[in-house]
Amino acid sequence: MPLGTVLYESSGKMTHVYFPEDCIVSLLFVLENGSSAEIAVVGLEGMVGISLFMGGNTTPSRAVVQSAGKACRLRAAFLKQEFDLSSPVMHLLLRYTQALITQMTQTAVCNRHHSLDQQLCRWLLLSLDRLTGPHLVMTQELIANMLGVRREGVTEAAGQLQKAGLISYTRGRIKVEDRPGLEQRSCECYAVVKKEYYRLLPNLEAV
Amino acid sequence: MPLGTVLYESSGKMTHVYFPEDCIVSLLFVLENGSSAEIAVVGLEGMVGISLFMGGNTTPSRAVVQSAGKACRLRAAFLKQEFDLSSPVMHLLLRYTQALITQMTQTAVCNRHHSLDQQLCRWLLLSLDRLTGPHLVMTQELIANMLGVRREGVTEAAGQLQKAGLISYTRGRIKVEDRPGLEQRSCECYAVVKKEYYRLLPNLEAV
DNA sequence: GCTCGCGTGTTCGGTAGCGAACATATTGAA
DNA sequence: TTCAATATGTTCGCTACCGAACACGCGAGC
Repeated sequence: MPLGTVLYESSGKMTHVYFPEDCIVSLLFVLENGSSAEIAVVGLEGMVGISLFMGGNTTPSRAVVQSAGKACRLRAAFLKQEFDLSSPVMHLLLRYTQALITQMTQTAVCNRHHSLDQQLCRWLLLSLDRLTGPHLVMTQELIANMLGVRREGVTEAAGQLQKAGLISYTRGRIKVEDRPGLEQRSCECYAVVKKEYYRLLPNLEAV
Repeated sequence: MPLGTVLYESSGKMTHVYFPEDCIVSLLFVLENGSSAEIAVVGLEGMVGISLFMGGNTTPSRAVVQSAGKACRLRAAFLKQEFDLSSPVMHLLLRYTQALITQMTQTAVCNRHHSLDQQLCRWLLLSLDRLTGPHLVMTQELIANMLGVRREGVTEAAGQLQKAGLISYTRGRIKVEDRPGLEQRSCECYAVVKKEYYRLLPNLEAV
């Protein structure tokens, strides 16, 4: 396993899982603009390719050898038969877990590379998807806590969104006026996460 | 489930899992200094408390109701019996997965709140733990890619670490001179992740 | 030995977001 | 109605990091 080997490409086919012995593998997220961020490292303690037994078969991340060395590998099918013993409920739970992981990792990358404006759009959309109406009951202070930024930053970003006619809000109550506009203004992260949820949990289409 | 309800405290005891119906639950990471970041949201599509079936029983994150509404809840024991049907190998894999999730989420928070210096220390330590000697073969350019920052930033941060006598490096080869010093200079994220790995995978103590 | 490429050091202006402080507006309770 | 608590708006200087450009120097290859 020489340095720089790509074990999995983002969303690529996975045929084996890898158990590093004395090498290190990075799990990298690559954005559309080419910038990237490592979200985890795997060494002797772990395994590369968890999505194979989680049931998703692939992940939107890339696995790269960060430090050359040896690793054992195992055919995907072999591991899957272990997984097949589990109940259907387990399968579902694990697939959901993988979707959740995607959301977490995408958040990590988003934290690194995208502007507050974009992140606010992403956050609004993610919240909106989980609600029935266009209203969010949420103060800017709380949003700031969620996004891990200052309240003033949210005030400014929200002010711009309002000026652009995308949302309107009053004291802890936000109404989304132009959802497509928000989607356009948001970073890719929202779409990536949503797509992955649908891929892993097809029943959601009905919702 | 009124707004602001805390379903799980960080590392707290979990007695139930929750299936939101029309509410939204945030998974929040809180740092020592009080600043926080949301790493995922859960709504109708998902479940709060995956670590119960993943086998970890708890996570270092907090779950807060972000939008009031209803949710079903299920006793932890009930879900666990589903999980118990799986093989020991599965149990191990899932526990590892949970540790991995911790690493990912901690990375997300670190991206948000900590300085490049601290992150570089964290990264060096995480890599070091997975190697045998004190040497890393790695250019600053590559490290920058991993951390999602500019190469120049790494140059500067690494220069300071070298000036402080913590590391020394030459053209793609880094030697860690003072590991305790690095640990002290690093943010809490490294310790949190390491602790969680040991908690979930006690066999690692032997390594 | 020489040279070229790659890894590293350094500089510059620019900017996004921080921390703090304060002003205003709205709401709910006295 | 009045007032206090809460939510939002605005400003200031400041810092960390960005983007770009360029200089240096080691070292592997010819």
